[in-house]
Amino acid sequence: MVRGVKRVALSPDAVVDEAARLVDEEGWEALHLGRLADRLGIKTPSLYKHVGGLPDLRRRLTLQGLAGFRDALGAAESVAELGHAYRAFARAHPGLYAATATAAARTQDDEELRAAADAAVAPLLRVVGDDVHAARAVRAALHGFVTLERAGGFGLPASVDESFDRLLRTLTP
Amino acid sequence: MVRGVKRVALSPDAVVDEAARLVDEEGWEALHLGRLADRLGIKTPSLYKHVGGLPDLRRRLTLQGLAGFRDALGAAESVAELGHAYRAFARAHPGLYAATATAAARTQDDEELRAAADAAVAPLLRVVGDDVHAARAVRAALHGFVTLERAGGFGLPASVDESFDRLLRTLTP
DNA sequence: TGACGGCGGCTAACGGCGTTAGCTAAGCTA
DNA sequence: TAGCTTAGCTAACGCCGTTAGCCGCCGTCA
Repeated sequence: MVRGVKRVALSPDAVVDEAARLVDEEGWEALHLGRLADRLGIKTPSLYKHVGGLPDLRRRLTLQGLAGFRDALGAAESVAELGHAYRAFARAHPGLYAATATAAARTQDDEELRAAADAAVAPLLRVVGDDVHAARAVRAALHGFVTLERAGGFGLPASVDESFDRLLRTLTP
Repeated sequence: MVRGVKRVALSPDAVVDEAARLVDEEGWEALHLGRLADRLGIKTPSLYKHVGGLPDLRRRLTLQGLAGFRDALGAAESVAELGHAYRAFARAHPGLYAATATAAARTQDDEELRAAADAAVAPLLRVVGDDVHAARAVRAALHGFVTLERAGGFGLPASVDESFDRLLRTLTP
């Protein structure tokens, strides 16, 4: 620690938290170890004292995103409420949201990830009365909407908020 | 041409076509120049005699995907027909489908891409009677569904085909 | 027919990335 | 105080995209 202010002791959680800020600010695909190390004031190889590498870091971000999602949706008592909470989370944490979207493929051989994903989906199943097909429809619609919104896919000048309200009304007949 | 069978003359189109097969078989993110060069029986730097590099190649794949999409959806005369055609295309060409999803962010400064994207969306606007909000809802639902399906996001054993039918019925009240 | 020119392949090399090995210094513990 | 653990560092490797520059094949044309 030759130069600069004495930093708060680094830890796996501190590294993951900074990575979460990074992906929320610059996007999921902007997660580079060099970039992250710079923000933490250390060199890239030093990251390996706290996390296992890029795949491990991505997995931790996915877990953090799923936990945030569960917390954000847990109180919803209707499809409309859940929809608004869903979109709000995706807009507040675009990087973590993108991280959660990569979870499904890995729940096969990762029990912790599977449990976190199940917990995140539970509120949705609850508000649709355990109707799997309805849950899939709502989830697909919400995921597609926030993904397209974030990607800039809604080019026309019509209000995106109104489009979202219309979508929610379509989903709750 | 020291070794092997005499190859058909390579061209930009031939390179892009092979790249399209590659991404459809192995995924959009599996597009590496070394991998593509191997499949074409050449070395990586030789690719630059036909395409401008990885960003150019991605752009060409996006254009090809949007054109395929327009062709696949052009004949649809109802939301249900369009939905089935949409899902069929995404399943037949997952790599090109993923390529089209990256288009929106680049339509700002790429007129050709913008035109291709507009043409691909036109059939959707037609079947919903030029209702922008309805078009966004349908597109979001379809995009979300095929994305989650491809990502393995539908873990429960219930029939995905039936879920899709339910979604289409929800979208066409 | 023979010289020429362009085209499409090649090797060599560079910078940026993730990753590993191994050194060192600070700080806690016995 | 002596020693061990810990968390930083530098050096080095392999992979990837990219650029420069060389060379041989092939069609064209005098």
